[in-house]
Amino acid sequence: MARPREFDEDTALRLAVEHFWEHGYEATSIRDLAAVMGLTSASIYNAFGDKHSLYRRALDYYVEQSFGDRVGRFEGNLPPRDAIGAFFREIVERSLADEKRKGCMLVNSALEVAPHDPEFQRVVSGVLVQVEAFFRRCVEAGQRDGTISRAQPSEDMARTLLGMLLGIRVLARTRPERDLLEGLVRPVFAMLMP
Amino acid sequence: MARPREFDEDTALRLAVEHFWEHGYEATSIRDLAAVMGLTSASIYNAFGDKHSLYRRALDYYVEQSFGDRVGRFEGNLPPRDAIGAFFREIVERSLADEKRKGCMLVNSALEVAPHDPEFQRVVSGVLVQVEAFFRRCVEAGQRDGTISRAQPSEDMARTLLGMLLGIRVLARTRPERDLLEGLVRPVFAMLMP
DNA sequence: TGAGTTTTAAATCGATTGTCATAAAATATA
DNA sequence: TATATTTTATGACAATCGATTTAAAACTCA
Repeated sequence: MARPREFDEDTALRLAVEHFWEHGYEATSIRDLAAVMGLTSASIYNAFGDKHSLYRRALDYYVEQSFGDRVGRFEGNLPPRDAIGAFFREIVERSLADEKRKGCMLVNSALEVAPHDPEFQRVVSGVLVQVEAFFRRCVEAGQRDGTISRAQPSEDMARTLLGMLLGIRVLARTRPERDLLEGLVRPVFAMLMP
Repeated sequence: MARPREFDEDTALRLAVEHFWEHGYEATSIRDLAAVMGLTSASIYNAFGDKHSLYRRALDYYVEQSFGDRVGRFEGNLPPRDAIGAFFREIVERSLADEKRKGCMLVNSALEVAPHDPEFQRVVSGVLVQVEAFFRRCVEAGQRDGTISRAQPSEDMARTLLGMLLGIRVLARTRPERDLLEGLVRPVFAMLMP
């Protein structure tokens, strides 16, 4: 009944994520995206709407694949303290392997887009709340079975872990040094010990 | 021998800082700056060079006023652990009072400009090293006089404090909630206790 | 006072921005 | 096969970008 798409929407979106992730929102033009995605601007507008909508789709895609995967993979499959450990170990390794220094697209969005845009404000804030909740579930489980210290309330510990996570993401963007990042998490881990 | 300036370079620069700080590099146009600084673009180019140079001047100005002041004000005048405490207390209060959610211009630069620009890469990295050194001097002094725990090496503690600082700056930009930020620093402070 | 120099104001440069109009191309259904 | 519908390719829209030119204005020093 109609002409079919010549491109795969999912791979096109993945390519858009990659470019937005590396260059941010403002520094990316529709023509950049068209070149990277292998499409004309008309196709982009037809399939994804305007630049703002496409960035939203890209960020959602990134969050779903990045956080959803990590949380789901560790929680339940590992003892609570190990889940937190595995989470941070993966963040550190990923940061050190990040040749292009793209950092974390959520953190990038938190600083570039969210402050001036209520919609992204809400999206970013929501994800951070979820990550905090993940940490808190881990800490509470560990405090119940005695593998995590009860010296601090689980709320505070979860907040500290969230802050630590964001700090690593920022620091790694300009100083991706193993000693620095691994040294940074050691005292936090010591804090968890009962 | 020549026509004098009609504007004060220092106040003009301060106005440029304010705008770059709030909107970042890419989202700020020369015309925006001209309007905010009350100058024509010709005057800007004549006095500060191109946009890149002006941003550099603005960032240097921000760093000098912001970090230089804080470090100098606390270190030496307060016992080591109190210096760290005062530093974080001020960061939290400043973040909560930040109506426009401008965050920290150094952190903003670390994410928007530094990854694609070796010059800013160097500048930002240098400041972070200095802040880390400040924390380390405080921790070592506290460990010497027994007011700070020796459970972790001073290097690691300084790195953790640096990470925490950056984390707060990011978090406050989307979730400037007192409970969150104050709860976040409590376990870190407990960690310092001997 | 007049020569020399710098800062201003105003206009404009080509390039690029996000977005859209038009029309040709390609398919499914009737 | 013809019609209806969507996707493409091409090109252009006004607006804005960073940066510069031109010439008038304002000052100092000889």
